Amino acid sequence: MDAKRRDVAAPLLDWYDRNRRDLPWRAKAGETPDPYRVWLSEVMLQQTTVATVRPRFSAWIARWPTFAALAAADEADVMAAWAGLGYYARARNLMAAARVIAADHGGALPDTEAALRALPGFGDYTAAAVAAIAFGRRAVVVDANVERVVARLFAIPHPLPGGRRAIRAAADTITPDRRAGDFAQAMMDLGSAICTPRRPRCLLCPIAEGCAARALGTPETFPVKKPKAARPHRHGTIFWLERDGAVLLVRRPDKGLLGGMRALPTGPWGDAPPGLAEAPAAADWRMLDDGVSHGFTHFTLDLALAVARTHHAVNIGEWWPVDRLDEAGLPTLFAKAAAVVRRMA
DNA sequence: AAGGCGTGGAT
DNA sequence: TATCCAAGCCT
Repeated sequence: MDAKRRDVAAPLLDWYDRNRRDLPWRAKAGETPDPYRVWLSEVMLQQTTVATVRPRFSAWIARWPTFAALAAADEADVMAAWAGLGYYARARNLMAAARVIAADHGGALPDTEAALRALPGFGDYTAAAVAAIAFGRRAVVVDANVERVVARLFAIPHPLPGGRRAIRAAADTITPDRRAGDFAQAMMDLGSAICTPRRPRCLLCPIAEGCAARALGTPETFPVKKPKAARPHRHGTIFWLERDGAVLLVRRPDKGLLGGMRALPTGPWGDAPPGLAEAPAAADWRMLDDGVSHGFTHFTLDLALAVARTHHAVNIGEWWPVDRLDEAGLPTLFAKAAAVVRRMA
């Protein structure tokens, strides 16, 4: 028994009208959405929780309230403002898109899914979500919530990520022509509050009646996923070089891990035990007893801390006042390291 | 097309 | 403590 369009969209939208979350980027019922806010929220929310995004979104809007303000912003300020949110390519793409919008689109987002998809940082999901939520276009919006809800509704057996095609095709069959933006947000609210990964609250679900996985009695086993490889450990050294109350910071290369972000200098990362290779200057380095461990998506990094003082000039980076380090916009890994150094010094 | 790319909260 | 997971994108 398939979940047909009329069986899903109507009760889900009724449920949404009664239970929708009040979120800072979400237009209230009857209000016109602000495309800039919709776009910014969608980018911030990529692989990032609502609880994390909520305060960061409000601070961002207060600082850069429009497309024009963001397009004119200093890139280093934008990167620093993104510090701690992770996946820093999002901030670089945000800037790139803001400039394309200013230069080629008259300062406003294009209002079709295809045109949005061509902008930096717009993949299938974000193009569909912005087209539907900001512009009312019918679009098939598939994020991890929708994948889970749809995989359960239809009891789709294909494991992810290969099963995405089947899931998208099924999602297409239940997406309504009208209120596609509300439908997308309803699916996400449902996935967040009811159709949760571990223990779905099927008794509260407005579309449980047509759910094939519930009929099987095993909704929590969907979506099926391929097992993930174990995360390896890598080792390295962070260098804390201090001069006259300032610490040496560098800017990481634009591509790769923590790309474009301010950082403490580091040595090479690998299987080797930590050492002083690639220290930023010759100095009387001292290894601290405590280090920093930081988990990334695909590996765990265990870093030793080497500290030294100098009176000499250094031909890389910038000297940053230690008592204003929280303004430097350091990624969390380096903020952790700074906390350890200052605790042990 | 499979893997690189952050972080913090829940369990 | 370890693992999973999140409103994914890019190459």
